[in-house]
Amino acid sequence: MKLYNTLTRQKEDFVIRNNEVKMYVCGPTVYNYFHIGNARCFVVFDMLRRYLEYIGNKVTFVQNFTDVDDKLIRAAKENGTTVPAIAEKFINEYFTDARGLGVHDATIHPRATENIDKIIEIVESLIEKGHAYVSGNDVYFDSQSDSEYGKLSHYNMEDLEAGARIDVNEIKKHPFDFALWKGKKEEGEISWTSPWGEGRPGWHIECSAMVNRYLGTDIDIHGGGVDLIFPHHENEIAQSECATGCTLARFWLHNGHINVDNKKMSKSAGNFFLVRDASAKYGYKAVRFFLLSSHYRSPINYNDEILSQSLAAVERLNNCISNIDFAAKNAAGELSDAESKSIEYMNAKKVSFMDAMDDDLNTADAIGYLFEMTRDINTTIAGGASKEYINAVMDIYVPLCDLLGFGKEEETGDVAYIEEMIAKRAEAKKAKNYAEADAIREELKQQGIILEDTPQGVKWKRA
RNA sequence: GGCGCCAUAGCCAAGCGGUAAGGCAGAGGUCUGCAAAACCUUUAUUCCCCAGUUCGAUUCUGGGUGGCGCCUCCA
Repeated sequence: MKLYNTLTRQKEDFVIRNNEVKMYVCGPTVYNYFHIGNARCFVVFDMLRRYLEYIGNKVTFVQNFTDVDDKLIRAAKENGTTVPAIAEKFINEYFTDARGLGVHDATIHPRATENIDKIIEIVESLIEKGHAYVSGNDVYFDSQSDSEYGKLSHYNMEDLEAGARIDVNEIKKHPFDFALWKGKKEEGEISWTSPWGEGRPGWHIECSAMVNRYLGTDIDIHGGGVDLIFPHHENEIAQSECATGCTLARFWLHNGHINVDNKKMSKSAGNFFLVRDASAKYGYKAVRFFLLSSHYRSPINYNDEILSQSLAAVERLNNCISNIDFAAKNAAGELSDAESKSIEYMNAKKVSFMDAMDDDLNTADAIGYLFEMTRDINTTIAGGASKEYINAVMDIYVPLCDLLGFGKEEETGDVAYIEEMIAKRAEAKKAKNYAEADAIREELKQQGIILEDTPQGVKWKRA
């Protein structure tokens, strides 16, 4: 498969070694619920991970929680609570929304605060090798000591200086030096003991420490949003590679932003929409569909209309799956000519689907093929289906829906009760008592159960 | 100022040298007690503009115009 590598600025062949993939994605700073923009990163890399597993690889996926930084400290202060308490709460909220979006838990979700020892170890090694220096109570990375600094963002020192938006700070030797360790500033502030006194890690170093501890060096994929390319990922590369002498990651993948009225959604700009709120209105699945309906590197505009379009689209997929389930219950007979043609068609579309995914994860194109299969299946099973055909659909189409996270959940409701009501309604219908039949249908609808009459009997599904 | 990205129907979105996928919305129809779902038909003589290359360009090149991102915490 081909993946766009930010390091080389081109699509490259992603060669998988021993059917194993190690990937690391920068996770959330847990001081708030996450918004749709944050969610794009989680969903996109979850999709990549699922795809890599689908094609037969063992994926070790690490996504961290940044559970100590300035924003957490501020939030704790404002709420009269502690940093660990804030972190704990929003880590739990993260899992509620992420799982709701169908994002599988990472293999490991390490926290920065659990890796202070590793952070200190790397900082010490950088100082020893002449890549970092102590200044006051802080430790800084010496950007001038790294001849490769800038290789990810393709920025060079001159360009950066011309930008003039640099942090002028007399305790740093060079404006592009960045903090590896920050000395404690005030009493009561969260801190750890280090060779440089009480303090806490800088932002960039935690990822270097966690990649190294949980995945080692020369990992396959490192991901995050485009805004992390500089300085965060650039700094990670500098620290890690200067400390270990090894490549940090072979492939650097970056997802595009979500815009609101053509402006980047961000907490600081205040134009953000929480996944919690959007999913309450349209459902998690609509949010996931929206996030995968265009290429992961393109910027996409967020608004209400597009989410309701996404909801309608993903429902079409889900309706097809319930049509399949219903046909499966009554499956009988031999494979028909139409069915065997349909299987042939599905197999061809699956090839196209896989080609699209292999081409730098073209989910928009892949989803198109899914809809083409959807129409074909709906047509084919309209009047019932054979067991063999149902098996083929279960084998080809349903796993592709699941792969992208658009499949249906297992039924957990009170099925006996629903079937009892359906039987009652059938009686009423038989007696042409349509008022009562409609009342029963309405009653179930209030409980989120939708009834549909078909020539093969009554079909029901969750709204 | 530096480094990049983007412009396809009412909306969303693929395609990237051979004559415009798919979804949503709209219109008409089939089926149905009604409804829902599904299916059928229909909705871009054309892909921001102007040149150029080519037998042929939405796709390549140059120039415009418009929009966005990073260079500062940020997914």
